[in-house]
Amino acid sequence: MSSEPRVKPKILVVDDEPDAVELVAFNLKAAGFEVITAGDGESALRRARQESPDAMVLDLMLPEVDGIEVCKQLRRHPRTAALPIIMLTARAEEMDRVIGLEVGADDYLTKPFSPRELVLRVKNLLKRRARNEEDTDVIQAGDLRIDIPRHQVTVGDREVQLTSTEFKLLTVLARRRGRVQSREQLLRDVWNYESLIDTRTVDTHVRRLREKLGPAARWIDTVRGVGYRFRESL
Amino acid sequence: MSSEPRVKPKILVVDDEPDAVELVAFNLKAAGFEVITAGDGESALRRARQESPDAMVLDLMLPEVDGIEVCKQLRRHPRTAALPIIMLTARAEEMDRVIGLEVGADDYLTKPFSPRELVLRVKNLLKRRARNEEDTDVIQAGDLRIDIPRHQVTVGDREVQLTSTEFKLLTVLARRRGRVQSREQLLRDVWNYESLIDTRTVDTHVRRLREKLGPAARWIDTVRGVGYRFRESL
DNA sequence: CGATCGGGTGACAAGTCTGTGACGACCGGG
DNA sequence: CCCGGTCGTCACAGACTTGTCACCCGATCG
Repeated sequence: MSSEPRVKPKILVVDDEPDAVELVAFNLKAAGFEVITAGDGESALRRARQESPDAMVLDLMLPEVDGIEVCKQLRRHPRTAALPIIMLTARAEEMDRVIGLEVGADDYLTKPFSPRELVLRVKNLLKRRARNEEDTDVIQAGDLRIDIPRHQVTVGDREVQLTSTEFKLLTVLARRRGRVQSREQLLRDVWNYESLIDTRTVDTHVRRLREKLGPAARWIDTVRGVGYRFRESL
Repeated sequence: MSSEPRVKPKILVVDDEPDAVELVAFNLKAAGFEVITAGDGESALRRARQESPDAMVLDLMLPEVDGIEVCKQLRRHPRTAALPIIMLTARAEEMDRVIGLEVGADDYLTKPFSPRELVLRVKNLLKRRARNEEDTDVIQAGDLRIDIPRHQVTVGDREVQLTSTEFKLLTVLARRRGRVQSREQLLRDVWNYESLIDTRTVDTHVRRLREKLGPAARWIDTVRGVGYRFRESL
């Protein structure tokens, strides 16, 4: 992805082992994040409240106030209730409760994990929260830009002329970004109920859409035997 | 884990041999469960309905109303339909039917069994229900991750390309995590009804699945003579 | 120890799915 | 009325999937 975000997302990394913190922090920084750290639960809570990070990587085992407690406390306050949290733990079995309602972490990783995977998870979590693509006016994917109120699509600085069906198909796909949508679903959403239409018609329109999108067509995946998907990233 | 659950889960133990009941009850109590008991099918049904236990350990051989009948009856009523049931039996061969849809037990143990294993199974069953794996969007097992709406499977940070049949097979296995599923049952769930298909076909698909999953294939167990199982843990 | 059974494996032919080009129907504007 | 553009359908080819089979091997059992 070429366009750097204006402001680096700030990630709070919490672990009582300095080496672990260092490893995680290094990789997140390399991926373009701003990183702040904490070594125990108390200071984690303090920093989370004062510096309002965009996401948090939280070790489960901490001296005194452990990760679960930190998580719960954060969830109680409105200001931090929605903070995306990724839990780190040594054993997968511990995590059953963590993910569920009881604690409310958003994701978890078991040690040892690949740094690349951690970075991926953090990115996904941020993307999901920040984008809130379901009801946004403008959807951006690389240099593809979909401006819904203007009914306008651009690839780079080139404007793409789409018919209204093509436009609607594209927006429906993009709004459920990442999720596969069956042809039947697309028919319902794009063609409103008129299910008398052949599902293969969807294919034809996808083809025309891809043709017009040119290089940006790569954002539309075919999932064989299932349907189509607008990619999360390239 | 340090934090004890607020309320002890209540387990109903059913066997016509008092010694067996005693043995099981003792071990479950030692593991922190509350235990209630029954010596025959009739009273088992009564207690299951009146005292709404969290799980049930049920001997297959009972005078008059046997374990299979108890199981079936419980499944018929909405209030007890989801009650996790572990069947006890003398011979493994009997269990093919018990596990399948016909009866609907969740797990089984063949006598003689180690008390420790029984306790493990009970815990797992409860965990599973708490986790609500039956209808979650994302199932995670170690570094294997199954994202159902995205129709996407990753091992660590590597994405695995599965065909739709393979994907469905994997999700069906993973959703009933820990429980053995017979080939017949898998055929029903993955191939919807079309039981005209050879059960050996399941083997082939499991093979292809394992091939693609690489190291994460360890999550899929073969249970000789019965079927396949998605491991609870490695 | 040999026989039997169940499951893993590689190959394969038939079937299924999708991309593609073409076509006729339709519509609104000249 | 003609025309350009859009739309739904179709037939076809190529790629991929999938169910089956024969074979082998290790486990199991007598």
